[in-house]
Amino acid sequence: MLDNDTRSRLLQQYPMLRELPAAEQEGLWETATMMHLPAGTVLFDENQPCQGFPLLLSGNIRVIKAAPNGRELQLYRVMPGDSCILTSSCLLGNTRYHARGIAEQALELVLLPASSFRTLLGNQQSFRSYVFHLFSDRLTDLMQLVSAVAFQKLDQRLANLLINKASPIHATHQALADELGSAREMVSRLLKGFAEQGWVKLGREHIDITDAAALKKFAEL
Amino acid sequence: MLDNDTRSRLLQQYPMLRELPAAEQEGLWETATMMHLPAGTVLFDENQPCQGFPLLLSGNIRVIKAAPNGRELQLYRVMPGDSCILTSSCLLGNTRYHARGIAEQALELVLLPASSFRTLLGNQQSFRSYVFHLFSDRLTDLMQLVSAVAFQKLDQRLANLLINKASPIHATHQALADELGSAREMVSRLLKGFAEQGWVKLGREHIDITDAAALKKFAEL
DNA sequence: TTTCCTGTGTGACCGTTGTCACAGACAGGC
DNA sequence: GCCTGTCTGTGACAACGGTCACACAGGAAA
Repeated sequence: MLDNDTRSRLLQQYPMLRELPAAEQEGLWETATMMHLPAGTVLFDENQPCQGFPLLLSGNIRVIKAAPNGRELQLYRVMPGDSCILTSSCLLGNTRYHARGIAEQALELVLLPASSFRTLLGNQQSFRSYVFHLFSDRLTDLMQLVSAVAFQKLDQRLANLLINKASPIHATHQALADELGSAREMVSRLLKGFAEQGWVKLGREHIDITDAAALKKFAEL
Repeated sequence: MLDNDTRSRLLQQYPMLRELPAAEQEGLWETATMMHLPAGTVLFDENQPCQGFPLLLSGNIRVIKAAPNGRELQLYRVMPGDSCILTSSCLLGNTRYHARGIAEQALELVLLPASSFRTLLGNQQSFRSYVFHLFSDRLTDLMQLVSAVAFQKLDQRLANLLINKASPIHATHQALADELGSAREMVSRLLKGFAEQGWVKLGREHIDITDAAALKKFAEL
């Protein structure tokens, strides 16, 4: 059962819910539950069954593949308003998760039970089109990712990663390595190279992009 | 306009179309067009807009990412009954293709105009759930692929590829390399290794798997 | 201040993969 | 038969990325 404040925040982040008939909205408020989770929480993991459909209000979720040897690779990030397409996939296909989801910051989320999700999907055109778009976007992301991992060199992928973050970047080299599916030392070395080119300025857990244009050019080479 | 034979073959491959009301079925037969395409036809390519939704009757389509240097990597294969999820993605998101689709064998397909596709999706529960499942499956495939490309060694990926084909395998080393996103020489070398282990027997455009169990064990190591 | 922990810099080294340059081997058509 | 084009085998080599083993820096806690 959601309080009024939560309801209005939900409608703000997920505008397609406004188009629900009043009765259905009430049904949603009844069945959904609000959750607060600390940073670092593992929301789901490989081979787990699916609990329900999360609507993110704040914080974000890293969805990763973990290798047996401890390395990991980020598949994508779920932001508020995005919701987790992987969950949709599980709910629709009645399969289990094929990746791990971790709270990067503390999360506020509303969890929809699977049944509500299915009802919404069946009855509500706007919600359906929202979910279809999510699928479509993720599919595109993943195809880009595959081709980057298969064909691009690490330095280019790193450059790409940097220019897609807001400067100044606050992150450890290890965190960047984990996004790329690589090792910390490689990131350190490559960053040093970028710094020598004058493209970035390095500090502890801190990267300043000083020549975004050059970085971009290098990334798209 | 489809003839009676085509209609019945369509219904056989795509059973969810049977559940359409007779009037809507008639509408489909009117707007759809039958196409015959020779092997090697490029059905779509990166950055092209989307023409319509294909329902495959025979043959199959390789969906690949091509690297600038000529190497390529197979994302997945579309078989009859499968249909092309990438197309759905484009139609739903109004985006352009992000990969290339090539007819591996000669194709017979029925092309649905975008408008019919959207109507079907809006009105027909069974068709919708079919498309959702497609999305779900492809997403899973792609995540597997990403993690294989990022973390697995080529020999394991090759072993995996072999055991997922029916023995005896008819293919050139180059074709296998293209599926893996690698180079022909690598495939030749690795296959030679497999042959020395007694796992396969090699011939021109021909691979016999003689010890599937060992191959499988190696792939899953 | 000293201690401790986390993050970073760095050199050496190795394995895997990709590339180039060939040489055979085989099949099909003439 | 012979030629031709495709497919395969192979050696040498370079590039890239990953791993290990450290040293060192900075900040927070004791």
